Amino acid sequence: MTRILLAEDDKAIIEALQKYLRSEDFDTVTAYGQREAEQILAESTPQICLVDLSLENGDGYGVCNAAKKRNIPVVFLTASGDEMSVVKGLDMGADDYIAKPFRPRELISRIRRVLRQYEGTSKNFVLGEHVIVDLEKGQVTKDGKIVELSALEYRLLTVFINNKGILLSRNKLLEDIWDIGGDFVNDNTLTVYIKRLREKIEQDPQDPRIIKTMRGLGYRMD
Amino acid sequence: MTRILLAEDDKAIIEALQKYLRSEDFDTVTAYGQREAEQILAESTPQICLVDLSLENGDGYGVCNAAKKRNIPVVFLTASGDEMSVVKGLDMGADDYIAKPFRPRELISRIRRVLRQYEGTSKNFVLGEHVIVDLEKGQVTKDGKIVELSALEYRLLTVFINNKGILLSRNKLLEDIWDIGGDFVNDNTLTVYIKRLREKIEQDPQDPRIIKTMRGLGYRMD
DNA sequence: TTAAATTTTTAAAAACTTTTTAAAAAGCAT
DNA sequence: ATGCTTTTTAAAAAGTTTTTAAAAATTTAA
Repeated sequence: MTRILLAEDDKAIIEALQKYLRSEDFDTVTAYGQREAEQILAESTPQICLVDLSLENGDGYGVCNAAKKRNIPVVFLTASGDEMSVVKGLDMGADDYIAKPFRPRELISRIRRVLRQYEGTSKNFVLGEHVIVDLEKGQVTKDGKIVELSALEYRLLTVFINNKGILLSRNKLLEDIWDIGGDFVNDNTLTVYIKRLREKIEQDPQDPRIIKTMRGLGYRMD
Repeated sequence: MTRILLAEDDKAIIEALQKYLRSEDFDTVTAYGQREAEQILAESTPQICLVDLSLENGDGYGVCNAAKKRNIPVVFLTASGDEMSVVKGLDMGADDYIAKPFRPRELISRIRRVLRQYEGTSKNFVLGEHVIVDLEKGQVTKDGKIVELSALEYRLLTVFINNKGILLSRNKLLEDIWDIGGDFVNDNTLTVYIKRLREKIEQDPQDPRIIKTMRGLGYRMD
């Protein structure tokens, strides 16, 4: 599910927006202040930010900067007629803006357009709606929360990501991850790691949607 | 039978198209919204998509992206005169477009042309109109639905695919699949697997069209 | 047309793979 | 060195697949 950071100090607007965005199948995280917003950017990997200019303890420009550093697109929410701040926002690299009061449909379509522009731009991989893997940061989040993976768990995950949709035999995986010229580790090690990884990234590890078992053939990430 | 994904939010158009495409021996799967369309792409392996720009919960560009990632060709349906979206669509890798209202004959000929271009491009094998084998994914679909094959069933199928049109004696098959230097399994094992495979992939297992029995000689895939 | 040969079908036992749990070994930072 | 985490191994449990055997059906040839 696409996660949107909503940085806005007006509670009424937040609530209205949240409700509408949810109905359109977006997930929202909210922040009233700049510090809060930047913290969320650092930890929760939203795919796009909607940023009001006026925020508690700071303003939207700071948030915009923080987002652009992470290659996360920004749409400004501005008071209508406020030409100056629009210009400044776009200069800072904001991707779009929309003047309040805005029509929900228009907002959604702008969000979608911007998301499309960014598709493929980042090194973030989205797995099955809930998990985001940021290869640059080496960080994995599930529903916006950081998932701690060990080095091997992460390695295994990246091998799958680099072979998305492709059947990988157990041997291929063992070679890719443990290859030390011929003598492998116990074949079961792989199995245990598959289990651990699923435990951490699958919504329901009993019914894995991200890493599928192809009995007798291997595993495949979808 | 060639399966076409029809992503279009106008019910009247869908119905008309569906009827016409069927009369031309295409199989259709339909989606009104972007999400629906992308799900179908993921699960149902259509050979080509006809995509309208305006879709529920999203638009045609997203669908186009998803299709291109899977090496599935896309033909856009656009309002006539809408130059901009045509350009954008083709930029995104769409293979062709046709402006509404379109003449059925023209649409069909464009579909056929695009399909011809893609012939041989993918690693998918189409067996007897209904079954698609994706060797990369290790996945087999029948009428768009995933067929679960065991490892040996899959192995047997791939041996036939790699020897399409060639007579394979029972012994050759046993060697290829069960070869463990000389001592084979019970000769009947093969027979049982032929039956299982037919049960899963043939339209009518009693009258097999994909794997033919050449009595006294062996089997042959056509 | 009937017997013989071959293939198909069914069902159940045997074998195997994957999953799960748990604990030992190795590695790392303080 | 000590305490912590990660990696590896082992072995039982669960779930499927593979194999076998034998009966039924079909085809071929005398």
